[in-house]
Amino acid sequence: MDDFNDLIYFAAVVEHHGFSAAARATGIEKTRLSRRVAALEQRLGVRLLQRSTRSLALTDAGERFHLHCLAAVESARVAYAHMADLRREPVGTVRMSCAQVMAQNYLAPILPNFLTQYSKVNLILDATDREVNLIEERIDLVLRSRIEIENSAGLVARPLAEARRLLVASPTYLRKINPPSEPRALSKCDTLGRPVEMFDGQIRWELNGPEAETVSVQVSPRLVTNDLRLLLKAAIHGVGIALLPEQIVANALKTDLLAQVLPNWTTTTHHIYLLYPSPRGMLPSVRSLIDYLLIHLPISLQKHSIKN
Amino acid sequence: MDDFNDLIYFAAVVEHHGFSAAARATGIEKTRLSRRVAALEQRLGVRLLQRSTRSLALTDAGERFHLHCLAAVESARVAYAHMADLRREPVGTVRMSCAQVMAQNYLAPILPNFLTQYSKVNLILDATDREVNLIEERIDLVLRSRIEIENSAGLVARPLAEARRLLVASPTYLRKINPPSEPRALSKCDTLGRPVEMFDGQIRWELNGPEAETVSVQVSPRLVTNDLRLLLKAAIHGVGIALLPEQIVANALKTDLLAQVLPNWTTTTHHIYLLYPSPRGMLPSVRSLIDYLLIHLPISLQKHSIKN
DNA sequence: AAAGACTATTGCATTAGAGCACTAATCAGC
DNA sequence: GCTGATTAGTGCTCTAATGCAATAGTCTTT
Repeated sequence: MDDFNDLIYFAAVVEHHGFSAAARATGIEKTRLSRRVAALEQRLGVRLLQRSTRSLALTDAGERFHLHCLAAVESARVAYAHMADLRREPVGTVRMSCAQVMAQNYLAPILPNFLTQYSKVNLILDATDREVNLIEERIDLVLRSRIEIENSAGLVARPLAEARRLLVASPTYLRKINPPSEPRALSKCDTLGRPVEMFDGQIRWELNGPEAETVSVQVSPRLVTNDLRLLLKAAIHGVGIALLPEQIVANALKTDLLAQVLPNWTTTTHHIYLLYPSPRGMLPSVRSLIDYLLIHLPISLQKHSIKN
Repeated sequence: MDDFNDLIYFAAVVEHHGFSAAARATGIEKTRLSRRVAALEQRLGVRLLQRSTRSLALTDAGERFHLHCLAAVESARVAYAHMADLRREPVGTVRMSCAQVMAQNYLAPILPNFLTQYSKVNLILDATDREVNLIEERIDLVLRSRIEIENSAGLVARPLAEARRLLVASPTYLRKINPPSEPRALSKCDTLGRPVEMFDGQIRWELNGPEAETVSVQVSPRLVTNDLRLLLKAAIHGVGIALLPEQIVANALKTDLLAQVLPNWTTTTHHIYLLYPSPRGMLPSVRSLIDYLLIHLPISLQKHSIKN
């Protein structure tokens, strides 16, 4: 079952009642039509067209073959047309993945509007904290927050924003204990952490001092969760000291529900970025979501700081 | 909508989960698969497969495209399989054409048996006296009786038998008139002819004498018909002199219902032959009919002489 | 943890197919 | 009845796709 194009050529010749006519109509050289149909007949071992030097007509076999050809060619035509449709406007399903935290805090406020705006685009959002395999799990787009922007081969990383992380606690709690004046003092405080920070049952925080010195402290957390809202609430309730993204705590700091701890010490800032496979042949549906996120996510990060 | 083969390549890659696997399974070089699928994607402007150097997975678009591909490839496969079936054994419809005379006299006795023998072969027999166009009317096989075997380009002419034609009349009629002793005397006799012999309201008979001399006589016919049985009956009834094929009159001569006129003079013998388009790619169905006729028609011509 | 095995892809020489001009043969019209 | 136009098919040159060998990268196994 070799050359599939011959079916098209044959169908064209039949449709236009002759090689020359088909050549004129399709733009394919008639010599090619002639040769390919001849080759097809030889492969089949069946005469499809009965030809004299001037006229030609279908064989009985040719007629049957032509019927199947039409079906095949039509299927192919539909396949092409369908792809053209996908390329014309944003339609279809986009698969996206990000950490649960980000889905809840950053995407939730803006995604509904995207779906309203692009009514033909469906979205599958896999909110999971595990490392996803972009290719095997057929993910079109990943939103990530990491210290280093990963630059895998064939993947595009598009930075969206920086996420400074601040050590915070409730003023009440700070008044209760001796507020730490240098990193090592943290080990005596109650702390709140996230699973990704865990190492050997303890949380490790890297802090950069005012003179660029780096101190790594290990603290035993009283609460470990990947739910940032929960951490925020626990901190506000005075459970302990938490290391949280600037965007998350901004509101609480402003209203004095939280206060910064060791404000002169900073942690490595996280980069929030989009990760997606090569843009070559990217569909408008994916493109539209990326564009939408590039515009609205930075704004979302600033405005939608979490209320108490 | 260019290269149709790419659909096959793509379908193969999807089916076998990878370029290398598809290459092993189909025998197509993996480099070709890789390049053709890449070209297909570029033409579509859509990524079908998301690949890393080692693994690969379908895109959403790719999955949809694959569905259509399967339909197209399947149609093509069926088309090929169908032709293979036709080639395997005699099946399908064979179109044949011949003069009404021959259908009635020569084919009628033997065709039913052919249809019994080859139960999967259907036959369309166009019994017409007009000149058929083998190609335009999609005729697979023609049985003809002509003075000269035509040797058209691209057509095969297969001689079956000679048909001498004899001048005959009923003994009763011959007794009534002066039996002609030389061709020119025929113009005073009553004659029976066929439309093909007509020229300018008269019938022209070419007669070859015992010393190879040729005489062309024109006679005014009393009856003109292409129904040989009718001519035979008219001759037996004593309407006049007829020029009929040897096979047709053999029985009547034997039983003295007819007698030969001018027995020393002969007419140009007719050649009975099969005419069919080039045997290249000929189907078993047609082949079987030709073979059957080559065996049984000559016998039919001898045995089945028409009974009074 | 490192190496081996396997993946998709690319460079380059070669072959197979494409296109042009032309031929043989047929049909239409004067 | 012959000429002109049109048909399918063919020879030859050249382009473009193919196949081989090698590359870069990834996953698995020892």
